[in-house]
Amino acid sequence: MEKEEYLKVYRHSMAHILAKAVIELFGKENVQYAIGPQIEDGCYYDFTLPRTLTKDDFKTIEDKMREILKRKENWTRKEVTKAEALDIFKDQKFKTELIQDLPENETITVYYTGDDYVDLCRGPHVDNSAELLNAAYKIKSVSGSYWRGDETRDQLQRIYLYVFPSKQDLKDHLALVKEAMERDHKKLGPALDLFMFDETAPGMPYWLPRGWKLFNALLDYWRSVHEVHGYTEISAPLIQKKDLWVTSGHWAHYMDGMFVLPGRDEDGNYSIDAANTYAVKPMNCPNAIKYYMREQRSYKDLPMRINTVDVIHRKEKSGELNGLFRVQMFRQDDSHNLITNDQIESEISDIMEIAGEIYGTFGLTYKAELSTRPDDYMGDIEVWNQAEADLKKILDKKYGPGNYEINEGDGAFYGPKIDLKMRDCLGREWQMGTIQLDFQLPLNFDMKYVDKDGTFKRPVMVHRAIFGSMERFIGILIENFKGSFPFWLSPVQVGIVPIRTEHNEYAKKVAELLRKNHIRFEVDYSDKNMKEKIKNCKKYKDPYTLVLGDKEAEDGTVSINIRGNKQLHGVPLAKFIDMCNQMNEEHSLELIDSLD
RNA sequence: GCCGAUGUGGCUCAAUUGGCAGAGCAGCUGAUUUGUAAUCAGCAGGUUAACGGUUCGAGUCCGCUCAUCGGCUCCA
Repeated sequence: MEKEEYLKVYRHSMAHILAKAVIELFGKENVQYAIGPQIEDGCYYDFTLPRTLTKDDFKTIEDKMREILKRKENWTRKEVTKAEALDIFKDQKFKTELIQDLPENETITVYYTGDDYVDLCRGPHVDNSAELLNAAYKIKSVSGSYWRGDETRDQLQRIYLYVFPSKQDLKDHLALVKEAMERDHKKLGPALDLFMFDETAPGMPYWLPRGWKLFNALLDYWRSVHEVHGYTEISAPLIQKKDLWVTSGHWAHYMDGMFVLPGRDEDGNYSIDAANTYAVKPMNCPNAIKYYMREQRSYKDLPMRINTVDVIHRKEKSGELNGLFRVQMFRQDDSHNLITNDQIESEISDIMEIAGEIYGTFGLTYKAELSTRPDDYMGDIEVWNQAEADLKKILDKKYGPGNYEINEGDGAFYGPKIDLKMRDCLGREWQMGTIQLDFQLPLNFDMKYVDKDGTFKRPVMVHRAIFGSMERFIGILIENFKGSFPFWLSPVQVGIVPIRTEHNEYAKKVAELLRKNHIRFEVDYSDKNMKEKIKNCKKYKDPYTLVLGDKEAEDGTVSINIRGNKQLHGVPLAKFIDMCNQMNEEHSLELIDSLD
């Protein structure tokens, strides 16, 4: 068996041991056990229990599992009919529901661990618990979950378990998790003075001077790439009257996600039914549409690519906010591209190319997912089919057939989409880019263009974002680089430390030169001792710290402390400027750390 | 919204069974003028997240609200 496959069996089997332990501790009649799959670092199992589990229970459960493993019980697989299965699990409501949903004639397999624990399961599993004796496991956490992921159904207690083949593997993994925590953008961001939150504006980040420099560096780069690909950019109102949201369909479908500013009715009372009710925009699309419709458009104008990076607000349910990853105020690097039906393939290809170029600059790996037509789709099925075929063709070509995920029926009602995702430091997956075809909004707003034959045609709209949300993307970057950003992205690229105040004059000369070359710097002219000043630059993870004293002033050179402790001495000023300019131009990932 | 946890100066953490809110770092002031990650001294900084309750007395116990974190659901 492949090692990877075996690990799955191993982990899945441990989920059964976990369930067996919980059942023995609480008594079979007091436990409803739901499902327990293996996951990336172990497994989990969902239960309803007579009481809430606490951290104090972890050891008891772990010990019970050890005890069960030591019994070296046989695992037996048994094929049963649906009726037999229903009988075996007659007191287990979740299992019963699962069995009832199976087709009538399906062969059902159950697994016994010893003769007192049985689980509904396809397997495969180990043959005897003895095989699991070396398993290194540890309860990670307990949390709430919903039966079948449905928030209207039973809330269960989920026990997450780390499972590894050896103690060392578990130890390594725990070390990795600890390492990952140190990358947490929620800790690093405020520590590096990039952003902050205040409880008067939950989920709405303040960008601090350093963070805003990074933000703008990122946006400048993004703009420069898009200029090459024929994009224009607009900025538009942040709040607009209810009428607009009624037309766009947001009032009916997205009301809960919007911050609404109620107008006043005839009696002077605030009411969201009043005509002068406004809503803060959760998306930029209506603005792009208004701009498109400002003039009569021709097929010659298409594709029309309209960038917007305005602030948008989306109201989230409490408990869903998460640092910069999930906020209520953010900016999408949004574009709305208006195209003809037969431009779908070429336009999406071009967008994928932009995405590849931009992600490549950061050395990020990502995963593409295609979401196809849902049951409640709107529009012409022919157009849908063609669009989905086009998207598949592009993805096949770019990643190879089968190298991307397809989420059947997961598309929006207005069109299919491609999502681009990556993982954060704790392995959680986040969506970054999205490319969505939209056949619906052009209809709602009656958008048109004049075709070659002089007749009016309806354009297709592509909503797309590469970073997704600037905020989320920066969160990902902070974790990816652990706060040590590439030179071109660093808030302060060069920290300058004059050794004594008498060297401030030379420092000013150096600073002036950096300023002329648009290199971001900070000079510490204070009379603190140089060690303290250097410490400060290190704290901020500045890529380069220049130390300037008698020697440098005399020779017209700089001494460079390169992030990561390397030093270069006697570097001519002009040479240093060249190094900086080169990294800014090339958007290099690595710092230049030698003079060849 | 749901399950669970957390909340003490800017940061990291103390505060015995309920009994005077404290330290280090950062900050400010002064001295020191230093060649590569902590010079010395002094000062200032807290309605213990908010509100309410129990008590002679609450950071500590109870209730409620808010915020944050780990999940679920939802999402960029």
